[in-house]
Amino acid sequence: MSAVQGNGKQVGIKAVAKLAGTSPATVSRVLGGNATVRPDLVARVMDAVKQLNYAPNPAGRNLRVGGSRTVGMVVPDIENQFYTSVLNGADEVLADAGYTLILAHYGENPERERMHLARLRAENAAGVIFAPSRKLSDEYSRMREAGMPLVAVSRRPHGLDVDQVTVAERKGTREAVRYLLQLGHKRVGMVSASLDTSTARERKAGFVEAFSSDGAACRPELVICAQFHSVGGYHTGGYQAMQRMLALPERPTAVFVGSNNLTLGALQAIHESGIEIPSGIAVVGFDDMPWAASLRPALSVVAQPGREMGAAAARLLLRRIASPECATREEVLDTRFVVRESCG
Amino acid sequence: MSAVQGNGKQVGIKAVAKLAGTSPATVSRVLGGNATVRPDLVARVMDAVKQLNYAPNPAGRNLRVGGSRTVGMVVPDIENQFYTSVLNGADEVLADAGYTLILAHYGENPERERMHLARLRAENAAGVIFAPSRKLSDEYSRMREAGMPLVAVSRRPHGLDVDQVTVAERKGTREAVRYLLQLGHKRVGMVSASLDTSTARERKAGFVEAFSSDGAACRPELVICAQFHSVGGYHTGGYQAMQRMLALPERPTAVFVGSNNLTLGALQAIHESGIEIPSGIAVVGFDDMPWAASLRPALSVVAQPGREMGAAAARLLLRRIASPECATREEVLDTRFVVRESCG
DNA sequence: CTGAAAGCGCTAACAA
DNA sequence: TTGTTAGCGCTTTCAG
Repeated sequence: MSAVQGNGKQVGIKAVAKLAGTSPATVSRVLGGNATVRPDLVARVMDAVKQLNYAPNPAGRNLRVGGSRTVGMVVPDIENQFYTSVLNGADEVLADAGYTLILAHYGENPERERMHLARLRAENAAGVIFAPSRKLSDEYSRMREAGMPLVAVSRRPHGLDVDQVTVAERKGTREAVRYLLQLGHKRVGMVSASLDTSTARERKAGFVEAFSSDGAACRPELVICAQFHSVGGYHTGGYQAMQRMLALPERPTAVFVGSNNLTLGALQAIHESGIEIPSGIAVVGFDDMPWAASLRPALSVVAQPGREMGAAAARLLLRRIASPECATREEVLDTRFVVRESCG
Repeated sequence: MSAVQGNGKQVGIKAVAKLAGTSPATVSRVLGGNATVRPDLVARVMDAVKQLNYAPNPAGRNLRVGGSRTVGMVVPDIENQFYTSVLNGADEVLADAGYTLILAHYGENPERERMHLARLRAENAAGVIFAPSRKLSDEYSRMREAGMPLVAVSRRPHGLDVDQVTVAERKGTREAVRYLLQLGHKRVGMVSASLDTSTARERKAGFVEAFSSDGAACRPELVICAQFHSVGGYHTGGYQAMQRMLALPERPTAVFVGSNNLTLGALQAIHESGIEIPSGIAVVGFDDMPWAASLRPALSVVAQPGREMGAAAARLLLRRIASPECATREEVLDTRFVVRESCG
């Protein structure tokens, strides 16, 4: 299939060597770049390479050196723009470093995640960047023990000592909720993702903390967790959770929606109820999706730097590939509170 | 790295064979599944596999059989939800068939696209699904000649005879624009992506055709092409194009936005102008993004079945991998016109 | 600085 | 049905 001449035979390193009048070893040295070869030989080899349009077959190399130049990117939901921008950020720095990204998309399905991990391990991936599913697969610790470079992104893997890049979500949501409180809201609620990810827990913690410094009390019944639905996914979850929130005897005058994939559903529920935003209910969301500014009223959000998170994760991974034994590091990026119209 | 025992040595097929008291060849046969092996031997092998937590190293296999079980997915923009759902659809069927997806995201940058293609060729990818950049790279024809299974998705690759899955965009936009015309609009405009992709051209053609059956004339000055901006990307492009549209001496009373990544920017321009939708200007967009229903007014769109397109592309690819010589096929899926509030 | 040769893990041809 | 053997393309000793 690859690097085929007219006659259909693979052009391999031997063909190049023959054309250049040298040995495969020398060709390898030239292409590897980290050995000293006589300049004229280098030139001859390069010529031959170009002439034959030769590209080394990674399978050969991988087999020989026992490692590959691919990194796995394990994401729960590829249709979520947040992960997509993380992916983009990581791809940029990894591609520049000569690595290929393998997409391991598991759709919040732990089975599938496990399958992907097993494959990445078998494939001898150079490393893995991952946002783990709700229940941490023990594949991860097995990979760690086997020495595979791992870096967690966004979701913190409970009990696993690996490099991570996260975001100061607790602080971010605390600030946003405080802002709501300072606006004079007495009853502010939260629509949360289910609390089995670190992100959801952190955001909830931030929500609770926001009240401590203030006179207002945090009422536990005002945080409602959305369920993931097999049909309709998170959208339906956000929708139903918000419906429940609005049906409360004394409904809140402000609500914090703790996950981007709950937001649209939650907003739909509000719209259908006929309650106005922000006069009837103020809303703050999480993640500055491209459409947030185009909603009416425009949505205030706690923004996460997705691209930067991906890039940081990639750099952390590269660092670990280079020096597998260094101490693990956690990088915590800041959120940004973007005030628009939806919180009044 | 992979499949490592406590002692740190790779567990390979030989180790399994030894533990099972048989030969590597038999292990291979058992795992391959397409050979007859004595049942008790099968059992012993399976036991050993499980015991050692063995997973075959694809590099060895790839080298031996001269092909891999990876397929490249070449997309212009991973942060565009349309491609993301295509990806998702393809991933589902490919993963089930035992293939790994390699992400080749080129960010509308032909250089990067070329780089990815070269790598996929070198890696001996089993096949490639692609939405090509505006100017078709000749890498594609080279790959085709080399016999690599290729299937184009969404964007039609000009002059390249490969399997494709596209959408009846011309018909779809024609119907949508006719709907606008039947509503009594006399001046309807179009904000189009630049005409160097087949998709943009088809949509424009559909736009023009819509007028033919009607008394109304299509005024060429009413279709405005957006530019891609290095900062702000398509968003800025859509914004500026719509600004120009609204600044026209006699501005249209309805507008068709021909690409999802232009929509948000275009809407922003309308909002800033203070013109009301749909009373001041009716709007129809392309692609039913998750947020379309949450805008106010809710956006009417011509919806493409992204997931299905990806799945269809994957099936076409699988078919070609199985029988490389069969005649190329084009699969054309239907769009669906989703009428919401933005067109009155 | 260069070439010959071995071998990475796997499968397919061949022999038993 | 099973085992033995060769070799995929590459890199890396090891001699020269």
